[in-house]
Amino acid sequence: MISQTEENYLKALYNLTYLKGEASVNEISKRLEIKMPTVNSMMKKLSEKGFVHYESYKPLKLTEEGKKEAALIIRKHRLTEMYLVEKMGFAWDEVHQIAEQIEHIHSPEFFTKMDQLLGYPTVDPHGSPIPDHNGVMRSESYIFLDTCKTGDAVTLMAVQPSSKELLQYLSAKDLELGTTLTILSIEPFDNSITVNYGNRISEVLSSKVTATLLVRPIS
Amino acid sequence: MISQTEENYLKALYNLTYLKGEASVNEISKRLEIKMPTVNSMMKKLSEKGFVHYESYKPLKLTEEGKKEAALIIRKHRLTEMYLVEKMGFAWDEVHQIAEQIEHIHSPEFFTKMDQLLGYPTVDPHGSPIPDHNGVMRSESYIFLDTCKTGDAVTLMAVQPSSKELLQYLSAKDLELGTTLTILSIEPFDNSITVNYGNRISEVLSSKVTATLLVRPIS
DNA sequence: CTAACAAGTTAGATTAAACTAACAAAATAT
DNA sequence: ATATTTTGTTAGTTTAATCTAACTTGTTAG
Repeated sequence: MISQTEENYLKALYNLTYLKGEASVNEISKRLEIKMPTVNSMMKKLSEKGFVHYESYKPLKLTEEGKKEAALIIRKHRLTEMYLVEKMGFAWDEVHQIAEQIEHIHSPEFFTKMDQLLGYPTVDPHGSPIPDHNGVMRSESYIFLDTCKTGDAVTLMAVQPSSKELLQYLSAKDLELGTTLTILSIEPFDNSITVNYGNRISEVLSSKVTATLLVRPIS
Repeated sequence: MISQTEENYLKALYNLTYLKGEASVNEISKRLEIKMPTVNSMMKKLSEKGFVHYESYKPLKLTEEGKKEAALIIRKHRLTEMYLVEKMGFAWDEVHQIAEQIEHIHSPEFFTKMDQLLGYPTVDPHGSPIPDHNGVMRSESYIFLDTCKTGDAVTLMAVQPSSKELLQYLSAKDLELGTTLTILSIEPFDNSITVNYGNRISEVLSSKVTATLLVRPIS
């Protein structure tokens, strides 16, 4: 059996690793607001249980089983958000806290019913994909930034493939998962693009960079 | 803050005391399948928190605050059961386990919305009353057995007022909370009634007894 | 290249919620 | 009325999940 607490760690790790394939103890610690030693011992425990690849001083990765478990929790979360908005009339910004709790309910029938009543949705109210009942996340809704056109507004969802250098570059530019970018222009010569986001105006991103950035168009 | 575990103890105590105003450590222990010493220390804790009147070797009672807390949990449980049946298409016998979990969700808005979507129901799918948002249980749906007529089928819901002797009498007759009785006849002379229930055929109950038994007619 | 800083780890303490074993009080039955 | 059984309590242990303090490893800036 897998506790609610363990589920929260798996989910955090899934979301962090989705961006770059691995994550650190420190990142989980910050995200969950739990001190590093606690995270450290939980990672060892989840490693014992076969959900995490843990080696001292190395970055953390989810095992295939860990990915599936996490995706199934995220499935429950997103189905719930969708249900709350579509069937109960909540606003999209009111549903997260409730879904954080309902995602831990143990009842396959309950979520199957939700899924059915919703007509088997593939994305949640924020446009994020809902993993299927095997924990497989359709990633088709994400596209690479270099396939977008001038005027598009998109949200940065993932970086693939990623390298330390690339992530440092993105950090230096204040580009984080969830950042919304507006494409001002595309240079035909080298396919570099000029974008606005946050406080940054007219930042230029090379095609080497834009070819790694997975984004979701804002509907 | 009140933990999920504490909520379960309060609910158990509420349900047990609803029948007779007080309950024992042993009864809670059996109902929750938790050993007596654990129950004992939890009762002391809940007493510290002001939810339970605890005195060594004395029966347990809920304080007014404890009653309110418990009733509000039961409200969430019953609203949920109603919602699952009415809005999601579950059968009445599939909803208990799910409601046991959802009753612990912390989100007033969630339950307010349910209540609203259901049109402010006053009873759950099993006919049990739903306490209002102040934790007040309408008991109008329960009537005394001596006000019923021949042929009625009713469920025993509570005993009021109760005494040790009465409860022992009821136990000896296998009459428990939840027992369904069918009224065969009523003796005009002394108002004693003859009933069937469980394996018991033609048991006679005096008016002194029937005037204390709160029952719910089976719709 | 090394000093300083950041990140990761180990050890040990704390709290909540469970348990068993042993003892005390109350209820019951002979 | 006393012995037996049931119920309640106390004391001490366990496990999960957190923490702080102290130490180690790895990274980064002069």
